[in-house]
Amino acid sequence: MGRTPCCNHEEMKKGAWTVEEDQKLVTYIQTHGTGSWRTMPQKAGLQRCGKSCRLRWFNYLRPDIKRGHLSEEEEQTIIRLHAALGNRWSSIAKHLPMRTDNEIKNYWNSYLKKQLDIKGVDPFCTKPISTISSSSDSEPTTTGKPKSTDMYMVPSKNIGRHEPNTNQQGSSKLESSQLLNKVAKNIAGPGYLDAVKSLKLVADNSTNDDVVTKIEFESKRDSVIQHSHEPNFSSISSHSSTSAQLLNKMATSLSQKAHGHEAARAMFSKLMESDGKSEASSANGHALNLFEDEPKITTIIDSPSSPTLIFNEVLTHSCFLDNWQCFSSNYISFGNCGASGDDSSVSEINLRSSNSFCIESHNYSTLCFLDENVPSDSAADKSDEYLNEILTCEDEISKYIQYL
DNA sequence: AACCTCAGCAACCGCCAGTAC
DNA sequence: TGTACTGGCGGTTGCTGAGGT
Repeated sequence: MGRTPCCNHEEMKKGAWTVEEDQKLVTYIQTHGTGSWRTMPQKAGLQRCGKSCRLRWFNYLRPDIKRGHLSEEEEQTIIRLHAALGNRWSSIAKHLPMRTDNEIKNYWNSYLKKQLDIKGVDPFCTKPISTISSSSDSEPTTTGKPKSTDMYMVPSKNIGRHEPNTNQQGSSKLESSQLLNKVAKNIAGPGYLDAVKSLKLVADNSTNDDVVTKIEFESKRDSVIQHSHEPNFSSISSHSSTSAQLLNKMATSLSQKAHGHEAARAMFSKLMESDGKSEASSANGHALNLFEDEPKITTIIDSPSSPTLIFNEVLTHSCFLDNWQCFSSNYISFGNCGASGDDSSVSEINLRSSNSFCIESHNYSTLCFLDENVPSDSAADKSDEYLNEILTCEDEISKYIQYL
């Protein structure tokens, strides 16, 4: 038995909606709410298909949509998201408040795609076409999982749906790099540099200079850097996590630690000392409020997860561990790092042995080694899967050894 | 003024996944 | 467990108006 049609299309009106029809629909929804689109047209006195009513409401009539010119910021967001998500317009629309998927889709098809084409930019990776290798090196494997050394070119994570309202945060004026530098002043400890070395290894494998976060070491002391062993995060892309996000994540991370409240107060106070007084008070106040309340942010890792995104998570969390050994001596599952949402992939960072951790997502996997001792099979997870991961990470291992 | 082209946009269509029964 | 229903999504169509010839 086939499916019964949602309505008798022959009796239904098609085409542009009249003002009268709009009014009927709005009046009905204001009274009865949405839902039951199948029966709604009859109840509302409309000769329309239920799907047509739903579409009209969501794309045009509902009050919480913004129409008209898209800002440059919105435009950039669309470009970045499209590079990561493809034609998943509804997912993209979730990151653009008050914009509909249909509007974004139309804008892309009628304008943005052409603009990128004119500029010679590949719309699927936001990188100039001329710089893209003609080989399929960066293509995922047939299993959908890229080679371990491959990095997808993905947008930064500040597009998360949980992005806080930065208007309420004085600290949002800080670039992520600035913020991290400030944080770096407040942490020190044995093993910290090793942690960053490992993270650098991940970052160095990235291939998209424009978008992917990178860290560069500076041997000489920078005016920003107070400790000789601390790295300079100056080259962290401004596209990476916003300061607001970082603050939220820091608070979330700290809340899970003993004496986290005290640590957070001390850290945020110190963090803001060097800033203007008014900004410091507002930022500090917000941070404390944020911290005393339930943490606002878990984490956003948009699909497809990327090393960049995970990298940021590791960096953020590692900053607040007493030292790197603390991280390496305990099994740490960054459950909160891997967001599971309607369109998020689940990523996980697990300590796989005493001297390595594994970053996993559905399309990416690599190992990072915390010291020069490449783990033996016995130290590794016993599963074949994990052993295979080791074998596919030879590049990372050799690079790391060379680095050391 | 008439015609043509094209961008912008609303709307339609078919498909799919989740859910209820 | 299978079927029907429902809402949602993405691809596509077709209308409209502005601008050019």
